[in-house]
Amino acid sequence: MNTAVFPTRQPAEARQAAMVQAVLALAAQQEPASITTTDIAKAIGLSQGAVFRHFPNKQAIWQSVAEWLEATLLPLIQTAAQSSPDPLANLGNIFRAHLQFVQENPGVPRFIFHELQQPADSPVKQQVAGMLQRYGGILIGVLQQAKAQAVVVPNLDERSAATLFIGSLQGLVMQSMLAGSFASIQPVAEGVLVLYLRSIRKEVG
Amino acid sequence: MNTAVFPTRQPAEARQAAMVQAVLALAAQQEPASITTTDIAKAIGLSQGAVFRHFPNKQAIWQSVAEWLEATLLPLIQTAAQSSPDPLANLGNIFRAHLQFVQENPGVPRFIFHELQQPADSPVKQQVAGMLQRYGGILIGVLQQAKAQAVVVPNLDERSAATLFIGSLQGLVMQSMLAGSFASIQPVAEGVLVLYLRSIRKEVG
DNA sequence: ACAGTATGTTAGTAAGTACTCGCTAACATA
DNA sequence: TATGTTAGCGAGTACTTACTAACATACTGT
Repeated sequence: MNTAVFPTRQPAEARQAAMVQAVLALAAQQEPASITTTDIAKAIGLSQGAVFRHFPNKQAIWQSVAEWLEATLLPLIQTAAQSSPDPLANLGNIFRAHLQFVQENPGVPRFIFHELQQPADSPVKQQVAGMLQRYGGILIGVLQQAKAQAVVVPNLDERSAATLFIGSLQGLVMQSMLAGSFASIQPVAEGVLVLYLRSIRKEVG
Repeated sequence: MNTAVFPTRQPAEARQAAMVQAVLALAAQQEPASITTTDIAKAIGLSQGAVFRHFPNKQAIWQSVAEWLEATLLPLIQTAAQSSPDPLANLGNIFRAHLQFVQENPGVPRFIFHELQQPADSPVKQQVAGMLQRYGGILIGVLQQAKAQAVVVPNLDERSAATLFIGSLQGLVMQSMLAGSFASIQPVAEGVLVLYLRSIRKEVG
């Protein structure tokens, strides 16, 4: 995680970005709740005190992580959602894009769950909740498109379908947590996608 | 959570059980990682030091919670899995039984996720992982039964179907975390179940 | 050349953390 | 009644946490 061999002085922006990535890297290996400012400092090769040169407090770091997440994930999903004229194919593309993103950033699901667990409506939780809301909105949009093209059952409940979609991804994440790695779930993932599409698709003649 | 109005002396077993319930109750309101022995002591009306009269250390408390969970959830699922001769109906019954259990014990999903997040193979994580393994086994059994009765698609991948089943429940749990309560997701839950069954069911006529 | 500022270190603080210890009172039983 | 056990309290222990203050040094604009 060390961005430089020599501990050169770096601008605040670079340090902030490095810390955000460090948090995600650490979250891949341990509970987000147990990540300390000392851990973060060590990960980027700085003293613990220096952390507070670039963030006013710890919560601001988490806020930054949430912002990075929203700015990275949503465009990815949005692009996949419009990647073809076929809505069902687009759902598959979102599914695969999401899985790949999570595979490359294993700390992300833990971070999200960590925040949602918080009972208080902290700004960070609100940010994450808002992102998931928008994620669901994208899904519902694609599902409505599918309904308009009559490729799904005409009485489809989009909200339930969106919940099942996100749940199917979560089930895979959980599976990988049990297995300890993402490597072994690839075939299961494809199987789950097939089942999901079958659950909403209109039977063809 | 207080089992007695007057802080009477109670046998160790009763205190242990009370602490397990206290942990689950606290987990419904805060992150499991942030539950302290002081919190637990307060919840059952004891001094913090007294906690260690009944448990050798904190991990032993979590271990007890995991054991309670396994001993409570699995029989519930097992019963639902055999509740009728119709495998598909039984899947629905498992689904509803699980949801009701989670609704009555909102701390449970948080506890499970908290343990799975742990990278080290602590005894507690192994216990939880084992329970989920057995849960999946029960599901796969019902799915195989359904296949034998030819009420699902003949080439169904049971492992994917079990993953999607658990995922569908997780999606609902996540939805309720976003909403802040379980109350509002009842209709969505039924919709999700309908979709799930559609994903595996063989088309009739 | 040099003042000002941004970035860094080291060494603190107060508030928590799990866990222990000496002691006491309730209970069981010989 | 004497003796041993169990369950409790309250005040400690050593350690960790987020955050701060005092001081040092590289970079920048004039």
